[in-house]
Amino acid sequence: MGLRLHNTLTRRLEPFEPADPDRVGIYGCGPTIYGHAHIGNFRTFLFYDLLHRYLEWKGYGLHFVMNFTDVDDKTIGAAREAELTIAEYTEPFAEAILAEADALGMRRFDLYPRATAYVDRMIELVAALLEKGLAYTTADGSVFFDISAFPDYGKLSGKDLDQGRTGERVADDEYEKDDARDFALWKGVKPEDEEVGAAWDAPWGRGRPGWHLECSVMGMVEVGETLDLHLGGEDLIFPHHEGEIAQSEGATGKPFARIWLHVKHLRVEGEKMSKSLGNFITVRQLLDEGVSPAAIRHQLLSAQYRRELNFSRAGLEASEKAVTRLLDFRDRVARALDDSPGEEEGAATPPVPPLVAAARNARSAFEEAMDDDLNVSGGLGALFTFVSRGNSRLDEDAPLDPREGRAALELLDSLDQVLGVMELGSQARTVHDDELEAWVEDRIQARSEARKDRDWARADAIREELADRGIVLEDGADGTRWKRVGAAVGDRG
RNA sequence: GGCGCCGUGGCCAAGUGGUAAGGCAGAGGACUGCAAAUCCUUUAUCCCCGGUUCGAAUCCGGGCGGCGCCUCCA
Repeated sequence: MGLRLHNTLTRRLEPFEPADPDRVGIYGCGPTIYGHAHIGNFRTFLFYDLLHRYLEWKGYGLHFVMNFTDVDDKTIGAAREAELTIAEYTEPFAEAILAEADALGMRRFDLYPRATAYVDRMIELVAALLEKGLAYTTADGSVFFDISAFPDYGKLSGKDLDQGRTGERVADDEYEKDDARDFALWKGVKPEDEEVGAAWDAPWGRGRPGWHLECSVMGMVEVGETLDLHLGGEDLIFPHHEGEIAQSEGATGKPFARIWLHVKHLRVEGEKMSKSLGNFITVRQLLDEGVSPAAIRHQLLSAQYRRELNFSRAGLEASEKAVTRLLDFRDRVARALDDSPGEEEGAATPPVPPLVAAARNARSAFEEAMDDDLNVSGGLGALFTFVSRGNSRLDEDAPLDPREGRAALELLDSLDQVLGVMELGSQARTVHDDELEAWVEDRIQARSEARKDRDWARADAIREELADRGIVLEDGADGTRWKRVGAAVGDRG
């Protein structure tokens, strides 16, 4: 069984069959960069990252593109207020988002195109649609897509356009168009557009591209006329992706994407995240508070992308603990492997040791879950089941067979190529501060002496002192070990 | 009004026909000077009512409850 994905277009699970497995073309709708990205954006982007990592893990070669939308109404409005051009205004946000993506352990995609760099190609596409009679111009220099000329319009979102309230909310749109449901390919210039450098010349008049047009063009130019996968948040199904289909397929006559994936919106503490509720949380805020990136990543990835996910402080704490359990286990295996006896030359090959078999099972259970529409909860379950088995095995008296230690580490590292939580967590654990490290070692030495003298009060005081600095001690048969624990969650003073 | 999703232990969450993975939290125990980590034990009428079936959390019907989208918010 290979990977199967839920295609919004057919509303069914479909086998993933890219045209060229060595170059799978993927386009994900990225953020509009008029402000800082919030954690909802990052649920979507982390899903892209999970997909990216999983497909690479499965051996596919990818060409993965995520755009930055750097021109739209809000961007123009914000740039005007800041008295900057849209280019000046947006670029810092693009950089901030990439920095946050890095902080959350996202691997870089192949390309992050900015819409404004593709205006020439957008004009070409509009010209083609006008040529084909799928679009019309208006007196103010705008161009609209004529949905009545494109029978497939509505196929992605499943809308019956002759019914319901579709179009109701835009009946008073300031642009004149034949049908309220027609959407803008090109918006005739307004004075405020010129102020911020958001206007370009086109054969039918000066103006700026419509939102849907941008993604159609970046997708087709950078990935191809038919994408293997097109990704986005669930809110984009209509009208954004419906519009992209109309424009792209209207122009090329080819399917724009084989499979459409849509990520469900995140909730925050049980509520919809919105500015009016005042519960907008940015990744930047969380990081500044000292919340561990691994906990954020774990929580945002912990539910399957089409399931409801509620982001909460309590959940962050649970995630922090879960990642800690993984890291502790990995460290424990690594130590046990160091201590395990070397291979005996010429020894008869014993049967498969228990942990080797468990690792094998875990790997296949993980892959089976992930193949089922990226069921990451099931995948994490497989990983943690292995951790329990491994800890039990390490508690046994029988020394660890080196093959077991290696199989366990290989498994952990392999699954983390996909999950990326241990790599983030272990970064946070690594102390880069020689001075601190020396101090900790010194304190541990002092405590050991106190313990030797059975001066428990002093020993405990030292342990407390270390705990205040985020250092946790573990006394073992072979001495005292220490580790740095993740930043406190929700502890804002 | 249209289209769609969801309802599993204290919290989060897999499982879509053969009597319930996993994480967090709680209780008891082992280990420890005490801890930490780890292990063991322990906590589920799977929203309700019908139906199909030898058998349903899983399929069908009807309720109840929560949620999303319906023109520019990932």
